[in-house]
Amino acid sequence: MMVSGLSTRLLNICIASYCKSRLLERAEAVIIDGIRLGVIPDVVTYNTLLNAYSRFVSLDSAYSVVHRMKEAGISPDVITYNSLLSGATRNCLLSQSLDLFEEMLQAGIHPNVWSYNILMHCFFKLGKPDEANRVFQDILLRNLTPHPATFNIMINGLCKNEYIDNALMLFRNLQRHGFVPRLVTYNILIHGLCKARRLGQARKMLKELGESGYEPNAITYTTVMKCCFRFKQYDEALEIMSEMKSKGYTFDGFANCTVVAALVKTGRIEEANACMEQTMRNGIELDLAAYNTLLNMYCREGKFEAAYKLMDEIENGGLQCDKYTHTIIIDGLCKAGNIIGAEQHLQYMKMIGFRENLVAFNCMIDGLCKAGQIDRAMDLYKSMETKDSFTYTSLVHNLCKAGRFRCASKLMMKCLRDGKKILKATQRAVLDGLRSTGYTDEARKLRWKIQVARILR
DNA sequence: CTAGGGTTAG
Repeated sequence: MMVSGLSTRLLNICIASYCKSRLLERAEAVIIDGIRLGVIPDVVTYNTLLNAYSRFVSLDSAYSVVHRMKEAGISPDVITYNSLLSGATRNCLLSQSLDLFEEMLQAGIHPNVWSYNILMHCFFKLGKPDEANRVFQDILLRNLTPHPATFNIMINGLCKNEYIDNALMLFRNLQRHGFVPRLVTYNILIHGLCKARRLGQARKMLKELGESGYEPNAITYTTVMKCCFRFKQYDEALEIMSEMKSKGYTFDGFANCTVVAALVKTGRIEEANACMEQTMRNGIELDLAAYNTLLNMYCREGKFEAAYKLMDEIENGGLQCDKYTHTIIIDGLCKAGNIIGAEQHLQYMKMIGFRENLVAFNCMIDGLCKAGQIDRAMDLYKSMETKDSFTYTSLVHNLCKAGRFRCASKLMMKCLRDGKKILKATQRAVLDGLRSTGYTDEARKLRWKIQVARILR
């Protein structure tokens, strides 16, 4: 008996090692060999395997491990459920996460702090900070010892749901109670402050990070750099990039993406090219986001042959083009004046299952408008299930440019009813247009609606 | 096991 127990432990160490290196076939082979030699896999074996499948393969494959373990007569435990929960939450299958949590309770398994952590994260992702907060209070009430990550998840969730002030309040409160922030915590807050356009406070937080004895890492640098680009401080951003490199963070794909994308967006293609080449020379493996950045660069250069070739390369390399990929192509074709090509790609995109790609539809609408086909743009608009302020702004602005102010006005009222913001410049274009063409009553009515919408917001 | 990157209107 002793021998068998020991062998299972050895088996688990072996499985863990293979799983860590993503060698799942090897792990499976070891299990089969073990069973042949009389070594019985236990709950730890299956949990290790399940976790690896969930992270590296798919959630479905993780579920099939659960099935296998049940067949082997082993009951799932809290760790099994936590792995599934985190997999579902990571893949944004949030209602599934909630079901799993319920199922765990039904099965009589007591959730631990990690279960609650993941549940909180799930509620934040669902845009339900109140529910997340309830879970947080639950952890404290049940006298479960919160993990430092519990606090970070709270702070991050509050930031992402635009409760930056509450996040800061929680942060300060926790500090008074002896919570020692980690680098992650500072990065979360700096990101939140940057996103809320509160640069002064972001700078202070960066200083505090240093005073706490931490060195900024690649994530800190990327966050601050993106913020500089957003506020058009290009030189400062590039300086941060070189500082980051001088600190030894030379091989960071995220940072390179940020820089290249910003350079492309501002038309500095030469520099973007150089940066991209440097990235590849450094041996950074391109992932889908990096490929999309490169693709956008090709489109802006008008190199559509290269762009199509790159799409094939992506798929041949085992990655799947996503909604970003298709949007970039459609927008690129529109901006290059190839409306027919863009429409073809839009059809293709719909055919392969991207029916809800709002941004791609917006690009097509804008492209059609700019090519003088506003009525076709309106048809496309009518066929869309969801619209946002980009949709309305494009249409309204281009209707004004075509002198169709009353149509623009009607659409803008719809936009306001829909609760979407519209750019000041576009509002003015409609109002001025109505007045100059003699529709002063209509203009007055629209102005009133704009004011009401502003109050109700 | 929580933090950073890639797409659109003016």
